[in-house]
Parts: sequence; C-alpha cells; structure tokens
Amino acid sequence: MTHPTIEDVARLADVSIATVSRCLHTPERVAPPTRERVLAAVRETGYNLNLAAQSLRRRRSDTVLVVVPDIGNTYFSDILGGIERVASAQGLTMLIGDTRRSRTREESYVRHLVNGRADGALLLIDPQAAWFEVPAPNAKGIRPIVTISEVAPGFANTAVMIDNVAAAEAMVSHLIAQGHQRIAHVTGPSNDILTRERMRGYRRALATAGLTEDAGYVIPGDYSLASGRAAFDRFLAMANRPTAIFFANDESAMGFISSANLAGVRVPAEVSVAGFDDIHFAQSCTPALTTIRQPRAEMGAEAMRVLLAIIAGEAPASVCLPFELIERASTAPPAR
Amino acid sequence: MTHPTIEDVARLADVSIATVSRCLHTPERVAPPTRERVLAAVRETGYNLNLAAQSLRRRRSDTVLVVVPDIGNTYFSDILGGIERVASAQGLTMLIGDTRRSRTREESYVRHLVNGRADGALLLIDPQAAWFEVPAPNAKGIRPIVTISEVAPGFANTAVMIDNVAAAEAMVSHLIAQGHQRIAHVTGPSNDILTRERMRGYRRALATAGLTEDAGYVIPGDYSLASGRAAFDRFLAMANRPTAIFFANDESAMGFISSANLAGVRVPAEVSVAGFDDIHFAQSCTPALTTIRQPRAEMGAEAMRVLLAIIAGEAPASVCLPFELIERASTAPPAR
DNA sequence: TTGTATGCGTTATCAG
DNA sequence: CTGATAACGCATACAA
Repeated sequence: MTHPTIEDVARLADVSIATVSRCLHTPERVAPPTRERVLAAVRETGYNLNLAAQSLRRRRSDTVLVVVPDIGNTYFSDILGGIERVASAQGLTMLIGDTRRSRTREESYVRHLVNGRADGALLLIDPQAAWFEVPAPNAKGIRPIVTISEVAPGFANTAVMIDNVAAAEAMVSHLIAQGHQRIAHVTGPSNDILTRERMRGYRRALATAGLTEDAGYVIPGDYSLASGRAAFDRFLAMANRPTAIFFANDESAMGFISSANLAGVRVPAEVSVAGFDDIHFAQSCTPALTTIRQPRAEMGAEAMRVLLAIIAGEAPASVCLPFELIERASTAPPAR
Repeated sequence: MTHPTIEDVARLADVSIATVSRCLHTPERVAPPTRERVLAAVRETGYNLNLAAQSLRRRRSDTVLVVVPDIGNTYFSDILGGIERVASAQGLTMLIGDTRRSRTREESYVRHLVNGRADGALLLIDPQAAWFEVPAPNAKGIRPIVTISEVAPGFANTAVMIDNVAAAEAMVSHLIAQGHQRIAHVTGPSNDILTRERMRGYRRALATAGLTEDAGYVIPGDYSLASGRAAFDRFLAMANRPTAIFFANDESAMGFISSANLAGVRVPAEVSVAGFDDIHFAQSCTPALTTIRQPRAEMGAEAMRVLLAIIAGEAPASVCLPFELIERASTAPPAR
C-alpha cells in the first residue's frame, strides 16, 4: 500500500479510527491491550500521519516562517541556527523564506503566513511588504510576527535586537579613549536602518568627546568585502588620513584590511580598524578584528521564545539583548 | 471576519464555490463578468487560500525539504541559495531541516517527507537515517530524494556533486608542479565521505608523481578554524617540515594561516597553503587562499532541477559538475 | 474505554 | 459556462 491512512490502521487493528487517533495523541486514554494492537497495526502498515489533514483539522501548522534577505550570509544563518534550536525543541518546524531583497518575493511570503502555512513569523528583514497591515496585530486569529534586529521604528510591535546606537558609540568611544582623534566611518547601505543607527552612535561618540567630524570621513559602503576595498582606495587618496576607521560591519572591515595588507599599509600601526557583528571569521583575519559581538544565535532563540509566548496568548514585548566589545589586534593607539 | 473561506467569497459574489475555485486557478474558463464579480469579492473579503486544505485535496504540498547538517555554515547556506532560486521560480517553497549532526533530528525530518509535508527532499548530509529504506525508490507515490555532494556510494540513486578525488588530485599535482616535494594534508573529520575522497586524491597525486607520503604528513582535522590552528602547532613541532600543506577545506586552511601570521611564519615563503571550497572569505585572507572552487549555488540549483525532473516523471540521474582550481597568493614554489 | 458522525477548506468530477 | 457534491485524512464532541 503506498499510503496507508488512519483508516487502514483501524481496519487492521479492528478498532475505530477515533481509537487510532487517540493512541497516537493521548495513549493513556486507551486500554493497554487495545493500544498494543493499534501500535502493532501502525508498524505493520507503515502508517504515517498526513500533516496536511492534521493541519486542516487542527487549524494550525506547527510551523514558523522565517524571512531573511540573504540566506547565504553567515550573519543571518547564525540567527537561523538559534531559531531552529528552540523551534525544534517545541516541535515546530522552520519554513525559510529568502527574499533576496526583492519586495515581490517578500510579498509572496506574506501570503504564506496568511495562508495558514505558518503559525507565526520571524522577520530578519526591514519589512517592505504589508506584513503589519492586519487589523489589531496579535488579535485573535491573527498570526503573530516578531522582528529581529532590523526594526523600523513604530513598525514592529515586537522585536528582539541589540542597541545599535549604543554599541557603535561604545566602539568609537573606545577608539577615542585609545587616543584617536581622526576617526572615519564606513557605513552600510543607505536605506538600511542599522546603517542609520550605527552612524548615529558614531556621531554621538564624536560629539560627546567634543570632536568634529572631518569632511569626507563618512564613507558610504554596503556591508560587502568590495565596499571595504573601495573604502581603502578612498583612504589612500585622502590628504588628511584618519588614524582609525569604524566599519558598519565586519565584512567590509575585512575587505579593507585585505587591501591594506596587500598594499603594505600596516594595521593597526598606520590605521586602526574596527568592525561590527563579530562574524566567525573576524577572529581569523590578520590582524584579528576588533568588533562588536552581537549574540546572533541567542537573538534568534530569544525571538523564537517571544513568538511562542505570543502564540500561547501572552502580550507582545520587545527585548533588547546585550552586545559586547571584543578587542583584538586590529586596533591600537595611534602612532604619534 | 477573521478567516474568510471560499464559501464566504462565493456567497458574496453569488456564485458557487466551484466557480470561485475556477476563478483562482483557471480564470479563462469562467465568463469575464462572473470573473470580475468573484475577484471583487475576493478582494473585499480579503480571502486567502487555505494551503492545508489545498494540500490535502491535491495530495501534494509544493514544498521541498532540504536537510543540512549545520545551517550556520556558509558552505551549506550558499547551496541553499541556489536551491531556493530554482525552487521559488517553480512556485515551490523550501522547508529547511538542520540536523546539527544528530541522527535523531535527522529521523524527525524523514518523517516530514513521508508525512507529506514535502514532495521531495534534497540532502546535504551523509544520510544516517532510513531515508532510502523505501521500496523501489522513486516508484509511484514514493517521494524522490536527491543528495548533494555528500554521497555515500551505492546509497543514493541520484546525486549532484563534483569529483572530489580529481579536484584534490589536481590541487596536489599543482603543488608538485610548482616544485613541492614534501606536501602534507590536513583532513576533514574521519567519518566524512568527502574526507576520504579528498585524501584519496591527495595520495593519488603523490603516487602519480612517484612521491612517498612522509610519516606524520597526514594530519587529522575537522574542517574548523581551530583544527587549522592545531595543525599549525603540529607543523611547528615537525623536524622535517613540509613545504606545502593541502587542507581538506578553506576554513581549516584559514585557521592555519591565521596562526602562521601570528607566529611570524611566512605564507607562502616558508610554507604554501591550499584549501578546498573557495568560500567567500578565502579571497580576503592574507595571503589570499589558493583553493578549489565548488560551484555551490549551481550545485544547489542543479539538484533542485533534477528533483523537479524526477517529480515530473523523468528517470533519476546523477550529475557531476566541474570544479575549478583558483590560484591565489598562498601558494608558491618552495624556497630552496 | 470505545465508536459514530461531523466538519476542517479545497479541488475535481459530473451534470445541467 | 456554472452548480452540486463527493472525497482528501484527521480530530473531536457526543453517545454508547
């Protein structure tokens, strides 16, 4: 038999389908002898629950939708790991949507949620589609959404994140404390929320220290290795070079360092470099990268917990996780 | 209304549910005026198809299950990107299972397949669970499985991969051609198929060149940065140091290079280093890493295509994709 | 403790 | 071109 159903099992065990169902879900409510018989029939037929039918009947899918902008990016996949951990511990499966930064594709995932394919969603993107255009978020019947890291202010009612402004400020303040006076910043892509927050932190640190932001010291980037390399070219061409550069993420910082090494510009002797994220390879570049560690797996896990809580009926609440400044070899007091 | 069904739409448009369904799937078979009316009703009610019901009725889920050992690993997530691309182009969604190398968790994903949650599976793991214990693979009603890269011989009937033996052999032969005579190899984890294949390629290249494998030149590793670092310590302690080392993957090679840089051992002047995979950061380490490029995204995409073909009724067939030797700065002829 | 019967929301068959 | 209606496989309220 290709696809035994609950009925086949019932027939074989000579019970009703109700009893079979009970054996599977509430075995304690069925008499041991019957139970044995049913279980044997299950084994013999090779029966498997049809999840579509179950989902239809139960009106829930035991699935969580996770939407990422780029699954190939280790920053996101680390978060996914954390999500998966707690999701699977709760018997939920994770449905991943990769938008590749296209709004159209994002919209197709909105449908998944609303189509009942998932019981809730975790967003690792800055929402462009109409995720929240639902009456009374988290009201009865509405599937809850939690955003991670990329929070458009006032958009998400529930989010888990770190304080990006404070983290950037901490890093730049640290550089200042080391004695740096001329500190540049390579940003993320211009439409990114995190870009804005980290830049704000950078400026706040400068302001607090009474430093002025030199012209040309805010260099546009896009988080990529290539943009870090481009930043190095800008750096080389500068008349009044900064003694330290704070990058909006590790990857671009690593691109810069790679170019610097190639060109014989010594880091940190000639220029200190700081990143943001503490990705896996930040520890293995030469010199090892000073950066801000985001607890990515924990952010994913926590977001999943929050989502579960909301599904269970609790009130939505945002949570802010601590970051950590990791000092490695790429930063040092400026030469004088 | 929290959850309008097809019936609500039908009532509003004053047609039967059959007509509504037709409007959604075969609009050309319904008279334009009726169609307009129905579509308007759909918009007004905010109707969304219930995928569980559809899946139950159609007996397919339009979902593909992808099983990975570690979603946080960029090697795998790059493949996922390729899969996602063609899957979504075909209207399939991707359900990701992360086994974290636990057999128990792997088994739970087998159930997904067999439970009808997915129409087929793509395996990025070396299968431990009973994936293939199904009568007549790919027979009618059996959900097809395609493995990527990690093929246990005789296990998979369908796989997409590169020729790991040939690739490893090519790399080691290249080192030999550069003039290296003493070449070590840092392996992957011992139970890994790829470990065995790459080691075989290493040995074959040595044999072809008439070189003997020096004692202690096969150093056990596990693909991690840490194991690369450990390999560096082994290297330092050697009386008769190799002039080149071929690593079973990039990450461990990068761990070695990182330690070497720290210790002041110059790469490639004192020792050439070659990796395998060409991960994203292989280009940005110092020196940039010579390696074998696997077309990861393309492997994922191709596997998805193969799976689709099988689902469509074609005969299963394995495909072997080309690799490429990428020469960068971490290898050079030995000093003499 | 077990069985009966209904409905979950769709699709598809078959008449009209 | 449109409408009834019968499954799809399961869970559960209600009866026995």
